Amino acid sequence: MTRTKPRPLTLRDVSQACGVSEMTVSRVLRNSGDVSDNTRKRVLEAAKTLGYVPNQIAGSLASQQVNLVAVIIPSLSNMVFPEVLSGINAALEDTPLQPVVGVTDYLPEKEERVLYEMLSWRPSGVIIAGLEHSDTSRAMLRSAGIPVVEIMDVDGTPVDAMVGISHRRAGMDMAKAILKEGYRNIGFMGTKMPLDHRARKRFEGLTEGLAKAGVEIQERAFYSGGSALAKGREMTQAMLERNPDLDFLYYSNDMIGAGGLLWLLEQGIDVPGQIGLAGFNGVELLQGLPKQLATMDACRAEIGAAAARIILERKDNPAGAEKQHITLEPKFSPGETLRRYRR
Amino acid sequence: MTRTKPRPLTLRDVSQACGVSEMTVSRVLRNSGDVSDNTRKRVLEAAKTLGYVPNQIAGSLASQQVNLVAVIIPSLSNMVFPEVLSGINAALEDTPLQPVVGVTDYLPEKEERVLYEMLSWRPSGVIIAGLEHSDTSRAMLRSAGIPVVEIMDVDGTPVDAMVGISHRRAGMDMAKAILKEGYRNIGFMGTKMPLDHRARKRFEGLTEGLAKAGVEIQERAFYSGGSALAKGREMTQAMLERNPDLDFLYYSNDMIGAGGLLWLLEQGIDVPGQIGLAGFNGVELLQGLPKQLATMDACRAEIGAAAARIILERKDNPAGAEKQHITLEPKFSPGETLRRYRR
DNA sequence: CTGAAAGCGCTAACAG
DNA sequence: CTGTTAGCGCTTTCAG
Repeated sequence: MTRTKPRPLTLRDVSQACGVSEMTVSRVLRNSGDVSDNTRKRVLEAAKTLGYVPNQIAGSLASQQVNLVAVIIPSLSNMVFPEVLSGINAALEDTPLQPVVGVTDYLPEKEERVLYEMLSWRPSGVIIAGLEHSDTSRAMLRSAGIPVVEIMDVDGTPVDAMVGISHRRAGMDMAKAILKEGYRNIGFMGTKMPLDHRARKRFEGLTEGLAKAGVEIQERAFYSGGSALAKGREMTQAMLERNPDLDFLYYSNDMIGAGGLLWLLEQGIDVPGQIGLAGFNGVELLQGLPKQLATMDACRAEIGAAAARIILERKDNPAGAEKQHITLEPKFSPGETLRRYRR
Repeated sequence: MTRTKPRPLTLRDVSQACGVSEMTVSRVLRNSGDVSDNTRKRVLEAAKTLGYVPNQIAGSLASQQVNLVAVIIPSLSNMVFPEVLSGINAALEDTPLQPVVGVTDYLPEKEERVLYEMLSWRPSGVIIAGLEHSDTSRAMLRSAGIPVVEIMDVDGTPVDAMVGISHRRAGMDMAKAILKEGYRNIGFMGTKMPLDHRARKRFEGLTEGLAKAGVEIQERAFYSGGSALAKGREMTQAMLERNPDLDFLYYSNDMIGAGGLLWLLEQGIDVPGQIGLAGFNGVELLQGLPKQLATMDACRAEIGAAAARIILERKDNPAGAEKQHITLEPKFSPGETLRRYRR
């Protein structure tokens, strides 16, 4: 038995099945223009019984409109970015736009490749994490002629629009909160930072904030890969062995912070009396820890939603709409790991 | 100043810029066919200085080939599915294929919509989570004329190919392990299951495995939404208050298991002496818990990679390649929450 | 309200 | 090795 590759159905097939011109079928399927209820019904029925699925490739080429939004993020294994995605998804839910995700693994060259591939689909907009991009990437973004929203960070100059929080500011605010409670011997733990500009900025903000009060970070340690929770444990133990005088530990993300917290509690160390702790991100996870970790919410879903909205607005009104720069305020939660916190 | 919408560059622009026919430019850009080194160089340079980005929409329409793989998953907020995605991403890394993700929120109607939208891009294949789909969805999958891989589960009949583990079997194996260590009063906690067929199958497997030894689950509780870690705590506490005789708790995922574990340890309850625990999934997170939770690894990345490989193979050899059904073996880790575990 | 013609930007299939 | 000619399946545009 010879099986020919089953050519997918085309408009023409539907057209023939219901005796209506392709053009009219097309109009029905897109709800565009006026069509009599009668023909509409016939077309719809034919399409359904045949199981016709329109060909967006052809449609997009003809209409010069692609209802895709390129979303470019560094990673999927972090929970932070999936949450941003959810925000984007939610905002795009009842619109014709559809997100398409590319992952860069924090590598600028890969970002270039991914961006190039994405742009070759001629999307209606780009949402891309971070403000740091190679010259090539920036050139592509600029000359793409579509709205570009850089997200998650506002410490820098965007190509076009931008939505995020100031990580530098977040670091400084944390410094203030720490100092206010009388902590002075501060240790820092985080990811290897050349990879992660936002973590770096938080660190710089913290350093600067402390410096203003003449305080210096006493210990620091960086990791990459592995289970963040386990790393938090190990690094905390190692750091305290190296320097038992520390009275505060700032973690660049909640996961390692949680690991540290669990270890300290096991050791019977008084948190926040003897040692204070804080993380960053406000991950939902924290709600189940023995003690609520102090943290700062990075507004991930809101950022995604706001970015998506900008793309939508520009689509409706391509000319107007000045470059939008939206700075969100990370919400601080004192939790229970910061000595007698007051607003 | 009047700004005309900057028409993106076309092959023709490059062709004119370097005095070579469009066809040849196209060949250079796709590394297809023979082109003299000389012209190749000229073309490449022109393309680069102009900043030309090919138009895949047009290319795909002309070649009737779309290098996209539709990936349809229920959720992004679970870490399980991002891991599957990573596996797919990795396997597709150095191939022309690119994954495009759609999220269904565990809703069959949304699955239909997402599938329809995906298919309208005429992808080269579909990777879709689960074996349970509406008739409409199944019909679409069958008649799409492209390889379809249903993943994560093998307890059922796939439309085409399938890669996953047997969740029923996983539940039964867990039952065996539990019984072997002498636990008899067993409680179960998990997500509301109409939503999650795989969790349901694990539960059924567990029930069945216990039944064979004349043991019945004594308590069960289901949740939906919220922080899984916090839910694990609350539910564990509530369940033990309801029935203090329980000596084993099986959690349908590691996150709530971790919550339960933390709560039990805080209460000073002897784990696994007084109460044994097990979760499901083998999330990396577990490595940092005070005690390693017994669990079963669901092979998420491997499943993604294997599914992607099936699509790739079919692409090279569309005719041959029988429907592939791959059953992976979930790896059991006894951890430290199951009484004196032996192989 | 409906249809016919032209063409979106690229590539398959031939010819040189 | 390079160029020419026809479309891919749809939508835009313009006529009825």
